Order: sequence, then structure tokens, then C-alpha cells
Amino acid sequence: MATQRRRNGKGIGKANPAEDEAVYQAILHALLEGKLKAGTKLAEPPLADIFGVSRERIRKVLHRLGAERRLEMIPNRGARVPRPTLDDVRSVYEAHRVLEAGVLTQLVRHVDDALIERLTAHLAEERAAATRGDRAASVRLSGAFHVHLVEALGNAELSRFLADLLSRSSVMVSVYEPATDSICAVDEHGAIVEALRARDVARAIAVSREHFLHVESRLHLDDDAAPAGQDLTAVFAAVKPKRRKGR
Amino acid sequence: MATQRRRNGKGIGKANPAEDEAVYQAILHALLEGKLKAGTKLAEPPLADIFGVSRERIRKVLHRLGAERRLEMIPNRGARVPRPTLDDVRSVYEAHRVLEAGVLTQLVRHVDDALIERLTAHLAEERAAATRGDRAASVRLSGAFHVHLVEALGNAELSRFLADLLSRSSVMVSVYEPATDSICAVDEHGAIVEALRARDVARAIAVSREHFLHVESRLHLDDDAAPAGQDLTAVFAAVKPKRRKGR
DNA sequence: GCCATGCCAAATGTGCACATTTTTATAAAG
DNA sequence: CTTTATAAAAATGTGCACATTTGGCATGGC
Repeated sequence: MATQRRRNGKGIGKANPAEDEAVYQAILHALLEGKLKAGTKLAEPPLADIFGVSRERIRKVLHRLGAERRLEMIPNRGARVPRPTLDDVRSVYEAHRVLEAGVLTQLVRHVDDALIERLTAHLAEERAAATRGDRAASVRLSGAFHVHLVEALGNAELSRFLADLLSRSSVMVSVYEPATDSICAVDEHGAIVEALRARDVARAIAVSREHFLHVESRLHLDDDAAPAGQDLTAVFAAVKPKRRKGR
Repeated sequence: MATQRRRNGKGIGKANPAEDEAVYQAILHALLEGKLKAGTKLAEPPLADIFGVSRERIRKVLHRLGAERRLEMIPNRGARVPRPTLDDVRSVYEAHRVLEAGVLTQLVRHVDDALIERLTAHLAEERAAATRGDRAASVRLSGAFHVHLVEALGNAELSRFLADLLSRSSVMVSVYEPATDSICAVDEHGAIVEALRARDVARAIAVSREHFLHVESRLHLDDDAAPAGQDLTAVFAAVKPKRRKGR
């Protein structure tokens, strides 16, 4: 009697790790794309309804995102999209700057022609996107340049740390808008590569530092601040065509 | 089967966030102390029985530790204490080395007498512990020195990253045993402070680098490798005096 | 003797039914 | 009209009952 089956009549405890991952990726993607405005409440029941999964599954995903510090979890009060302070953003940029100084210091000891060649090729891509006027590609490639630098070291811990920093700064673009007007100047990236080729640590670090300070100086507060109330259904509209109840 | 301790029909959903934290801290502490050998299986039912809480609570904690990469989670097969490779350990040390190079680069721009004074005081503590022969204090203070360095920058992201690295290397002590014979030489720490006082970036980084390479060279494989099967009850014996079934 | 196969106990994964807490709506008082 | 108190509604947190999967063990065939 107590065995209430699901609507699809199949098993209830059916293991489906892919479903977890799909929901996680969907929400994470929405966060990184900036579709979810800062301060938006992410309640479990509506999300379960939208994605057509149980509430527990949504719950697990939200708590995971909270553990990764991508969502702000408050006990008994659910999940919200974090509203980073200007100091928070500066902190992330500074961390990136400090990290890259260390990376460059280590990198000059291991530069070889292949690396310089790869970086030069990347610079060409960046210039192509810039002259083409493709803003989206420019932003993407600009971030990828720094990823290339750290991955040249082949250290998983450092790569993960940088990925964490970049993903966090992505979210921040929706509040403060850095570098939408003019992204990382390709020339500055080129100067870093040039210093690397010359094995000049001090110059590489100095250029990198100026580069980051340049970007940081463009940060400014964008205080339209829609405090809450965003239509989640609209945000996740095209993500999952699963049926949901009549609105 | 293990009789669920809490069967009082009245308050089932009683909120108790402190209980979560207690279990989390207990397992984390056991991990950091090296009481849990690498490769040990952490099954949910016995842990629930030991701590006297429901299985779901254990479950949540284990998954949290898995998300923090302190436990290795395999779908449908539970949690195990990770068995880090020698390359993993080297990776952590290298990351610390690279990070500290960046930290020192940034730090020489903001050194003041107060900082030098604090670091000097710390060095005195280290020396005292060393001459006293207090090995535990020496290890602790030796790690704390590097924490002091990064915290001098006042950047939360960087501090968190270093804490992550340190906690991971703590776990690794149980497999490879670095620096138990002779921990970070105080003289090397002193040389770093001296270079900072002189505002000599290159020297600070060089000394720091040599320091880390020195420690890394002491790593060696300790392959006794008890493959599994550790008595969890004994490990968590003194942690939680809560009543459990037999005993 | 050794590998393959089937069965059974144990462990993990998940939906659901509550309890608890928070938030919203409504009514009353100043 | 604003503010406060109270009740209703919604959302979050948790234990439990299953389903599913895994691992071990015995049996049978080569």
C-alpha cells in the first residue's frame, strides 16, 4: 500500500548519476553565463518542478554548489546567488595576480621553443578575434591565455586553483562589469610572452602585474541591483524540455 | 540490523546543525592526525553506529569530505581514504613553492617594521621549540610560518588555497613521511625574513625555493601499505562518548 | 585445481512523509 | 495609515522504507 510509484511507473530508487550531473551543469552554466542575477533566491520546489526531478536531487546539487562557494547557503533559508562585494572582486583579481607572479617565476626555468610557439599561436588567435570584432571570443581567449600559462607547468593543484578563480570572476561580471568595454589588451599578453622568450623574470612579472592592475582599475560598481525576484522558469527555459506542471 | 537509536515518534526532523559539524570535525581530525590509514574503507552503517547518528547524516558528511577531495568517493562503492601517489605529493609541494614565490613578490612591496617584528617573534618561537626538542610544536610552527607569510597579504582567496594545500600534505604524512626526521630548518625561514627585511625579492624567492626543494628531497615511499581493514571503532574511540550497541 | 555462474547478505542511492523553521498574508490595535 | 500580533502557507531539514548495486561465497562444469 505504501509503495507509491513514480509517474513513470518504473523503480523509485533508480540510480541515475547522469541526471545529477545534468542539473548541476545546467545551474552552473546559468551562473557562469551570468543569467542568474546576484541575490536571486534558488528555492528547491520550483527548480525540482522545472527540471522534472525530485526535490532531493535539486537539494544535493544546491548543497554541492554551496560547498564550492558558488552559491550562498544559509541554514533553513536556502540558497541564493552570492552578491560579491567590490572588495571580494579585488581579492580575486589580486589572488590571480599573485599566483601568476609565482607561475611566471617557475615558468622561466622551463621555457622551451614549443611553449613559446604555442603561446604565439594563441596570441594570433586573440588578435584575429579582436580585429574581427568578436567580443565573446575575445573574452574567452583572453582568459584562456592565463590558463595556458599555468597549464604549462603541468601542476594539477595550480590549474585547479586558477580555474576556481576564473569561474568566480565570471560570476562577478554580472554585478561589476570589468573588461566588457575593452578586454585584456593583446599587446600586454604579447609583452608577457616576449619577456618569457627572453627569460626575463622581472620583466615578465612587472608586465603581468601592470596588466592585472590595468584590468582592476576598470572595475566599477553597477548598482542597479535587482534585489531578488527573477523568473527561474525563463532562465532555464531552453535547458531542459522536460514536462512540468501547468503553471 | 543496527537499531536506529532515535525512534521516539515525536521529533523526527529535529534540526541539529551542531551534530553535523561534530561528526565532520571528528572524521576530519582523524584524517589530519593520520589516524586513518590510506586506503581504509569508510562505510556508512558502522560510522552511523559509532557516532550514534542516522546514516543520512554520516552520508552527508562523507560526501562533503569527498567534495573537498579529502576522501575518494566512488559511485555505488562508498568512501575511501585516498592513497596519494608520490607525484601527487610532489605536486602539492610544487604548488606551495610556486604560490610562495608569488606571495613573496607581492610581499616585498608591503613590508613594514611591524611585519618583520611579528615574523622575528615567530622565528624565536620556532627556535625555542627546536632547542626544547618539541617535535610536534616544531612541525606545527614550521607550517604556521608559511601561513603567516600568506596572511600578511590579507587575501582570503590565497589564504584558503594555502590552507587547502597544507591540510592535504598533512594527510600525506601518513604514507610518505616528509620532514619527520628534520623539519623545516629554522635557519632557512630566518633567511627568508632577512631577505624580506632587505626588500630583496630575488633572494627571498631563491631561498624559499631552495627551502622547498630541500624538504621535497626528503620524500620517500613508505610502502608498508596496509591495504584496508582498519578498526574504525578503535580510531574513533575517544572522540564521541555516545552510547553505541555492543561494547 | 581453476575459472565461470548463480545466489545471498551487505552497502549505497533515492523518493517520500513528516517535523521544524521561515515567510507571507491577514487582522487588530494604536 | 502605520505598526504589531497572529494565523496560514510555503520552504527547508531529516528519518525511514524501500530499490539497486556490489562483493563474497558456494556450487558446478571444464
